[in-house]
Amino acid sequence: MDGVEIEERELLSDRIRNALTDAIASGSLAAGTALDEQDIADRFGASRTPVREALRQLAYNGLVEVRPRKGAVVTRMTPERIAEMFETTAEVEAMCTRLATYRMTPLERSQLMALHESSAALVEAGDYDAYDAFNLAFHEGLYRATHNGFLAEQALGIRMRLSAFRRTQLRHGPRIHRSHAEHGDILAAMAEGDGEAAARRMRAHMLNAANSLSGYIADHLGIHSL
Amino acid sequence: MDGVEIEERELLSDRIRNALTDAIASGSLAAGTALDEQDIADRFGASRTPVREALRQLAYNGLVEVRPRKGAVVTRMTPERIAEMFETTAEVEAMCTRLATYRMTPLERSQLMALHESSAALVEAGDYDAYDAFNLAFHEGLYRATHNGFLAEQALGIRMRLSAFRRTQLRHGPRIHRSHAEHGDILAAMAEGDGEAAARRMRAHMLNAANSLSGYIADHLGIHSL
DNA sequence: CAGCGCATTTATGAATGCAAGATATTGACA
DNA sequence: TGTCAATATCTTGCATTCATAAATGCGCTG
Repeated sequence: MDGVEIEERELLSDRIRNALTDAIASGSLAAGTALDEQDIADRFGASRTPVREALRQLAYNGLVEVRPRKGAVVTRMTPERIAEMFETTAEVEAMCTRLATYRMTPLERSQLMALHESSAALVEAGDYDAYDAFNLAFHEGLYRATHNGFLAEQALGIRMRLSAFRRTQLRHGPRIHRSHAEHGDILAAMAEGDGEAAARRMRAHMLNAANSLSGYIADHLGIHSL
Repeated sequence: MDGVEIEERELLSDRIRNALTDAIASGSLAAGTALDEQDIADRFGASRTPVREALRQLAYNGLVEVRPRKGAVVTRMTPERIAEMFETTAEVEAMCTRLATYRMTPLERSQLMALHESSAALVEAGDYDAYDAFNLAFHEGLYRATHNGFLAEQALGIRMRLSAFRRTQLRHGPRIHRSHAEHGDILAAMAEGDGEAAARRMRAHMLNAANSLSGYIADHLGIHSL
C-alpha cells in the first residue's frame, strides 16, 4: 500500500501475508478455500507461527474468515456483499475524482493524460493484462492527485479487495473499449475543472464495470459453492 | 450474575485486540506509547503469542506501528495525517448522508429523528460523555440507513480511528450546541429528501468539528513529540 | 440398514524456548 | 571530560511443544 519496503530484512509473516493477499486477489486462491496453517507453513518453509499472524491480519481486513477452532477460509462473498462493495468503490472513486479535479497539479494532470493516451495501444492490441495494470495505475494516480494520502490508502484498499472480481471483467465483450472511452470522458471533465461532472462520470464508469461483471459473478459464486 | 464467564468462547487474542483498540481509541494509550509484548501479556495474564497476534492486526489496520525488531508503538499521527483523516471522514459521512437520504425507510428516519430530539436534553445538561455516545449512535444509524453494510463498516472504521481525537472536541466551548443544531439541519434536509443539501451540511458539520479541534491537536501532538 | 455414541485423529490456540537484533551501559582512550 | 566501542541486557521473531476443541471413523444397538 504505502511503499515502505527497502527493508532487506523483511518479516516472514509479512511476506506470507503479502503472498496470500496476492493469491486471493488474483483468484488463484478461490473463495471458500480452506487455508491449512501447516500446509501454508510448509509451502513457505516456515513454522505455523508467522502463518497464523498473517491469517489474523487478513481476517481483520476481511480477506479471509477465521472461525475459532475451525480454521481459516478465503472469504466467500455473497452477491449482495459484492454489490455493496462495488457501490462503495464507485462512490469513493467518484469522491476522489472530484477532489482530484480541484487539487491536482498541472504535472499530475498531464501525467494522467499521458497514461491514458498510452493505454490506447493496449486497447487496440487487446492486451487485457497490460490494460489491467494500466487501469490500476490510472486509478492510483487519481488517488494520489487528491493530495490526501489517507483517502488514497482507503480507496486503494477497497479496490484491492475487489480486484479478484474485477480481474476477469475486461475480458467480457467490448468492455475494454468502453472502459477506455469512459476514462477519456472523465479526464475531459477534469480538464475543464468540472469536478462534479467528472465525479458523476467516474461513478457511472465504476458502475458500468460492476454491471458488466454481475452475470459473471453469479456464475462464479455458483461454481465455487459446491 | 455473569462474573467470570465459564463459557469463554472468545479468542484470547481477540479480547486483547479489542481491549487495545479501546485503549487507543479512548486515548488512555497515548500516541507514541511503546507497547511491550511481555508487559501486555502480563497485564492480561496471557503469554506473548496472542499479544503478538493482536498487535499485528492493529498494525495492519493502522492503529499501531510495528517496526521490525524494534517493537510496536501507538501510531503517532502528524497534523497533516490527522487533517487528511478528518477530511476523509467528512467526505465519507457526506456520502453516507446522501445515500441514506434516498434509501432510508420511514421507520429509520423517525428513529433517527427521535434520537436527535432525545439528545437535546444531554446538550442542555452539558453531559459530554452521554452526548458523545449519542453522537456515535446517530452516525451509526446514518451508516445503516445507507443499506450498504460494507460502506457502513468502512465509515465506522474511519470514525473509530479518529475517536481518540474527537473525544476531547466537544468539551471545547459551545461546540456541543452547534453540533446539535447542525444535526438538526442535516435531518431537515433529509426529511425534505434533498440528499445533496444534506450531504453538504454533513460535510460542513464534520469539518466544523475538525476545525474546533485543530488547535487542541497541535498542542496535543506538540506535547507528545518531545 | 440406519442412527447414535464413543474413541481416535487432526488442526487450532496458546505457552515456552531459543537465537538474532537492538538498546543501554560501561569502560577505555584521546 | 567527551567520545567511541565492546559488552551486557532486553526485546523481538520464529520454532517447537503442549493442550484442547472439532472432525472423523468405527462399532454398537435398535
